[in-house]
Amino acid sequence: MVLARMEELGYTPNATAQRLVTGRTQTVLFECGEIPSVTDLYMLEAIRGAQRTLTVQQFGLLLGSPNGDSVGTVVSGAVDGAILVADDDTSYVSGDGDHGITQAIAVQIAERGKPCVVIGHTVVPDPRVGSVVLDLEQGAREVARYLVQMGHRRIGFLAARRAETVQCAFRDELARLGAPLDPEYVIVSGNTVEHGEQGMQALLRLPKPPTVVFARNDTLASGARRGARACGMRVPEDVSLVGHDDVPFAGLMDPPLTTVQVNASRLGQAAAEMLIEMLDQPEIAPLARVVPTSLVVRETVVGLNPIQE
Amino acid sequence: MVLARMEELGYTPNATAQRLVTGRTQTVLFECGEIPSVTDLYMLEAIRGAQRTLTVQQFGLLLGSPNGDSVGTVVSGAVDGAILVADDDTSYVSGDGDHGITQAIAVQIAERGKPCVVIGHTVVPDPRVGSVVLDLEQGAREVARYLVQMGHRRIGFLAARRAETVQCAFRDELARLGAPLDPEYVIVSGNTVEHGEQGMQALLRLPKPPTVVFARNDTLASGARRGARACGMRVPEDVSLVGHDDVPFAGLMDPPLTTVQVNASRLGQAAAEMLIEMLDQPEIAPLARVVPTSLVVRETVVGLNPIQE
DNA sequence: GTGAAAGCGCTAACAA
DNA sequence: TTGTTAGCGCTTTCAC
Repeated sequence: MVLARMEELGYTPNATAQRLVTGRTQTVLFECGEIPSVTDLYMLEAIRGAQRTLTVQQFGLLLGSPNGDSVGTVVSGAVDGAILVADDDTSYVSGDGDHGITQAIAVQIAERGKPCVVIGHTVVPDPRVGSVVLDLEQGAREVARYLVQMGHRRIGFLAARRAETVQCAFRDELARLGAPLDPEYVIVSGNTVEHGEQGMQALLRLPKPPTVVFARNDTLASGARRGARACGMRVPEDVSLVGHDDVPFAGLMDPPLTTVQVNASRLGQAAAEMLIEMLDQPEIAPLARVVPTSLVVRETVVGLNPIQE
Repeated sequence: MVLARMEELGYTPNATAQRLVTGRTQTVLFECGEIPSVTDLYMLEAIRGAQRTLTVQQFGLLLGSPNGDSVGTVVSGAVDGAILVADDDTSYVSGDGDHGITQAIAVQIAERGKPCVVIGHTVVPDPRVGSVVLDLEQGAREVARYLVQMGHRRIGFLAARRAETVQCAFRDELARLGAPLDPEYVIVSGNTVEHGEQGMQALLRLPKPPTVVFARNDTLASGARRGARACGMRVPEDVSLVGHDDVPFAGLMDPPLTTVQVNASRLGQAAAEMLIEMLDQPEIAPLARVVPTSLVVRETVVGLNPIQE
């Protein structure tokens, strides 16, 4: 009776008071540091992926601020847990110790007894923090196999600093296939269009330029294509090109870019699911989940006549 | 003395309890409905723009879910106020009544005495809700003047449903300049690359095809360029092209797309500033703010010899 | 500077 | 079904 009246009057319980007494905020922090360069927008998809799952489970998503205090936010109980996006993939090669600031933050949160999962390229060593790992090696190796199969032998690589996983796997697979990556064909630079442009030009000016270039991300690839054009070379007729990340504009490029797909939405979704499990069963250590990457063949790679050398 | 100890021990006050007693959550809801098609990613910039301002003012940003209950979230006191992104710009032409669901939600929130600002294309009639308005007319008129000045007279327009503001302003300015838009040159369709492709092809198959096509957004423009190519026409040599929105890939297209810039980040920033003002001074009705749009000339429009007809 | 007490708006447990 | 009570962890006020 009384409750019916409340509804009539448009009563809404106060969420803060509810939270205080239940000890649950039904909110999770999603922290992605600096959102990367504008073209690396797949972060948005990760957010949406997480959001979808969270919404179904009645959770809200608090977007972390680049300058914000993630640990404080979690420890203060403003949220029930956190999803952190690691900002690099150095860990594969650096081997020990420094796995970046994201992991450090994650561990701090875990130490305070709060659930936390990081989306990254390596499993976080601490068993208390959950890991959703993007298997970059898979896509990189697939690219290697594809290029060799298409007859390419002089293969260029446009690397980006702090992103060695792809390069290592690519190099490794190429070696396995008997077509080792020539160090001369590897250009390490930043992440911008301009870097891609210059990198490609440098490669093309070599006495024996590569027949295909694999760029660590689509932004670089986009610059590379421009660089090729500046050298009077067409893609893919004169030089083939492969990108990485499959950002929205990759398929819109002209011709559409062959690239490695990263299913960012699944990354976010998996992280959200894992976090909620951790919330429900705090005692049970979460199992790392890995999300695959795969090659999307479009139109920027041509087959090479094996005779050419 | 005692307080010093607390810090040493790593004490962090409970945010929920703080909120309960202060009546402030220091959090605002950012609701952008369905994030539009992947290429219309400027939403992310708007979020970041808002976020920057909010962070400085010590506010958190709760990201609204497409299926979430915005009104409930605000009314329950889970957040201090809301920023809503309107999902269309029909209101300009529809004139009365239905200004979309976003405005309806905004009014509901305002009625419950909570601050709320909507980012859109029209000022919300209700004085209690703040408005940040994107001045689409400005950019559209600038395009009209530019094209006429470049000697174009046969001008095509690729429209998108639920987005009449640009079209109306464009048409109006063209008429003012004595180069009225021929209805035959206006194609209304959806928002996808495919729509743009087909629209451009339809236009190009006309006995007297337009010499330039203005597409309502860059996705459409991207499709249009593809469509032109399919007809054996080059952009801009055979047909000029103008886009709208200046999404990240617009400048990366080949050749770089001339388009209308929408400073999404300022949209978000202005909204956040306004909301905070409303929070500080609830009694004073907020003044609508308008954010301009402007033409970015790149390389997809060529001047026409006035003799040509 | 420190201590004590009230109360923010709810939920949970128990009593009627 | 309904009423009562005791907190959740803090801030604020007032007293010491």
